[in-house]
Amino acid sequence: MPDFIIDNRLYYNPVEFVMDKIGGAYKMPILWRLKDKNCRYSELKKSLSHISDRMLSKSLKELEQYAFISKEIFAEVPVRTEYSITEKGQNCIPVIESLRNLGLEWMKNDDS
Amino acid sequence: MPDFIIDNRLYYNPVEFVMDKIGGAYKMPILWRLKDKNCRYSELKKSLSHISDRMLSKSLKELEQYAFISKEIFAEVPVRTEYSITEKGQNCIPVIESLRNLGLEWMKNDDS
DNA sequence: CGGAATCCGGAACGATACTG
DNA sequence: CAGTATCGTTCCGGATTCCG
Repeated sequence: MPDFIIDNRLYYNPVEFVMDKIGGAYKMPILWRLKDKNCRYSELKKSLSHISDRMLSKSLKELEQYAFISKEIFAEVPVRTEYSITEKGQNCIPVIESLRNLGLEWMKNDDS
Repeated sequence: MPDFIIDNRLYYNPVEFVMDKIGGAYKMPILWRLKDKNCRYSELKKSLSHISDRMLSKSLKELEQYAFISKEIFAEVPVRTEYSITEKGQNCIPVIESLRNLGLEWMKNDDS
């Protein structure tokens, strides 16, 4: 298994690469929220009720940086911002769904 | 999206639960190595060339704790230990493969 | 409203040395 | 061979504050 250098960072395998991009506690849940509906910052914040502003802000920025989501600002008063999922983000949904199902299965069996 | 309390730990969604069990930089790669071949500690160590003993040992122990892998000790001289994947672990393989493919795709397009 | 910047503690992690 | 113990560092993530 070869190593990869992407964006000046070293990865040892493709899974690690994916994890770096959409891993962690929040990114996949955010993508999941956006999969069929654009959301405003405050909607996401409410939906992921436990998340801090710092982490939501940080996660959104990183997801946007790598084009998993995009952000549109409407010059209204007050300003409105909407986040939407991109095609690249949509490509992650099946995997996230599989992960979800796996988790639901484990939880059901309570053999954690 | 409800919360879950499992094993005295709070999870906010199924994905987070899965990530807690097989997330991180090493666990999925380890499962991937074991998917079609039992391995000894030193084989895994060599295969994941960069991993430290500490992390390999820790990851293996946690994977075993939650029954993703099992460990068999052969009372030979010198002692031989073999790790193998369980059915629960095998159930993760399709998801890991999807993650891998996703990563390979992203890497190919170099749009990281 | 929609964030960004700063500070801070604890958990995660790596390197090294050691052991049955 | 298959790990464990210890130490030092890094970094994740929470709380708080501030800004346009």
